[in-house]
Amino acid sequence: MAKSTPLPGKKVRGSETGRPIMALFDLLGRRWALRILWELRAGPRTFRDLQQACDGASPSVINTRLRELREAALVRHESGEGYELAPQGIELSKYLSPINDWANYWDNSPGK
Amino acid sequence: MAKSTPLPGKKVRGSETGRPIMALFDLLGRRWALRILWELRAGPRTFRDLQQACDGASPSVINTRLRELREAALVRHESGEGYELAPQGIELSKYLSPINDWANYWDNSPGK
DNA sequence: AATTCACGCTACGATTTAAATAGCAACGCT
DNA sequence: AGCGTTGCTATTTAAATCGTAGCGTGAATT
Repeated sequence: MAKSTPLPGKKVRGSETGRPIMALFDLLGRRWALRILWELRAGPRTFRDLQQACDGASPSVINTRLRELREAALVRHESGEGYELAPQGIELSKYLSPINDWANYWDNSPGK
Repeated sequence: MAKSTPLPGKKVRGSETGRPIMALFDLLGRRWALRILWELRAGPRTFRDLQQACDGASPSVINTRLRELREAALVRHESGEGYELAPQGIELSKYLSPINDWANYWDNSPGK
């Protein structure tokens, strides 16, 4: 049986409280999750297209992540359109853009 | 030898370009990474304290994540103080607070 | 001076997750 | 009927994480 998708209000790995932020961290702290949200910002993509955008990550992980993100109502699948951000995914993705800006600034400083 | 820490400008898993946001997603998309940043917002914590705050995650992962976060200049270790957010970690953590607010709103809607 | 204690870990076997690759069923188009 | 695209599943192999035990150091206590 597959691991359950972390959702707010549910007990998740590392949180008996089910605080929404813990569920979200659990969900987004899985491989390719953040990347998928990022790649879907610009609009719908087919499964294969998305997989390519994620640099060829294996279809099994992509599929698993998509299932979780769908259960979390962040992503949805419209036949003929492929995968796209659901309204809540769009909301969440808005918080990623400033982080992108910050990351570019970050680029100029770590001990590299 | 351990896996290398994703840093901007370096090629990372799933990104030949080394775009900073990809490095960041790679770094934060590892177990407990987001949580650690979150738990350190309030101030310094000892290793064991932090581990407890992360609901008893194994010391090996916590240590691995801390090493990566330190190499990424997001976290630092001050002897006598324990671990704390470095200036850049503080900057980044500012972007997490609004996400927390959003997550509480998210709580009221997914198909749960 | 010996003991205790907290701290920051490391070691290691067991389990879970992800990677890599192959391939299949359903659909639309010609 | 043949071909291409889509959205996957299956299988094997590799890597990441878990869970528990315990070590070395330094400061405080007895």
